[in-house]
Amino acid sequence: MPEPTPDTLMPLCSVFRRFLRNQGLKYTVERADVLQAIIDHDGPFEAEELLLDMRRRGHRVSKATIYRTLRLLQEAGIITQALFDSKQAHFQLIYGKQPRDVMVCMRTGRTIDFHSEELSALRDRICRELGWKPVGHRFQIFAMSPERTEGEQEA
Amino acid sequence: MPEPTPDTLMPLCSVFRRFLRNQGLKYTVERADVLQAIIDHDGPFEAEELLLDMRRRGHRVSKATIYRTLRLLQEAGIITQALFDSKQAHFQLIYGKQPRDVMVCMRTGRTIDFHSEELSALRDRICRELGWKPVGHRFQIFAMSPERTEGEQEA
DNA sequence: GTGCGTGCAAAGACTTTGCACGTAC
DNA sequence: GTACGTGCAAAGTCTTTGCACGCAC
Repeated sequence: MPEPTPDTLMPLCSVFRRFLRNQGLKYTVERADVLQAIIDHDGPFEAEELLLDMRRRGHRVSKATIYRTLRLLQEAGIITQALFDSKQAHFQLIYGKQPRDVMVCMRTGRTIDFHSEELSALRDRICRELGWKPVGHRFQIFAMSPERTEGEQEA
Repeated sequence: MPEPTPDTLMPLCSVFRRFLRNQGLKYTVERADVLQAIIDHDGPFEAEELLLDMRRRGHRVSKATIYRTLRLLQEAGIITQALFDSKQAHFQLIYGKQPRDVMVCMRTGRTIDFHSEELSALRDRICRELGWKPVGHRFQIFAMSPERTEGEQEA
């Protein structure tokens, strides 16, 4: 019963391996390497970054395999798309993680990460009311950072 | 002073035209047509859809112009990317709209839209604490819909 | 009249796919 | 030993860009 609380968390590789077995798929060196690279990479990443990280430590994988593995990891609920922009895919570990919420400035692009327990509580309550079981969430606030709040008043 | 409250809302075309003028850009028929198509299109859309909508009503625009106009409309704060997936860009009107929040089932992909005043209040409070001026937000809940909640307990 | 805008087609960026060989089970 | 996995390169999608002509200001 996967209730990803920090205490009862099983190692990610076990989670992934079990997922693969259930699907009749194989746990290969390449797939293990990709997962390890993700674990070691702190925060959101893109396919290309992962490839470079892996190359750096001498793990040779093709980009095709990375993309294929990323899809599997998503299906396994281990990573999720971060969806910063639609230009390219960004992913991040979610299994067993508290959601990271983000506030982004619409003028400068500056971002601030935060975590709100209150938000998680709200999420859980909304789910409960509808009979759904919460798994995670993404909250992005669009705002204007303090410096200057005009920018539209010059002719 | 654009404070998009439902009452004092000025027509979108005026907002856009003013934005363009401030940037030293021109308000062309094509740009007006794209904006109108967005207004008439209910909910999120992609560039291609917009093109078809416009063709259907006899407005001929090139895809390049649509993309270029969508970027301007984003900069003007009239639309925003919906970020459903990273495969392609989805946009939606935001100017003067209440944010739409969404709950998505991680197994079936089924989604439920909702709107939470409480969430908006939380957003405003977080912004206030940091001295930022809220413009909008996006909240996505990932959950499992009721039907069956196992699916991972075999093996 | 000038500079910005448009359409077209080509280029670009990211991702997926077909195929032959390799490997986990 | 079999079916799935991998790398490579080609193909696919969506988006951006260069250029010559046209239009808003």
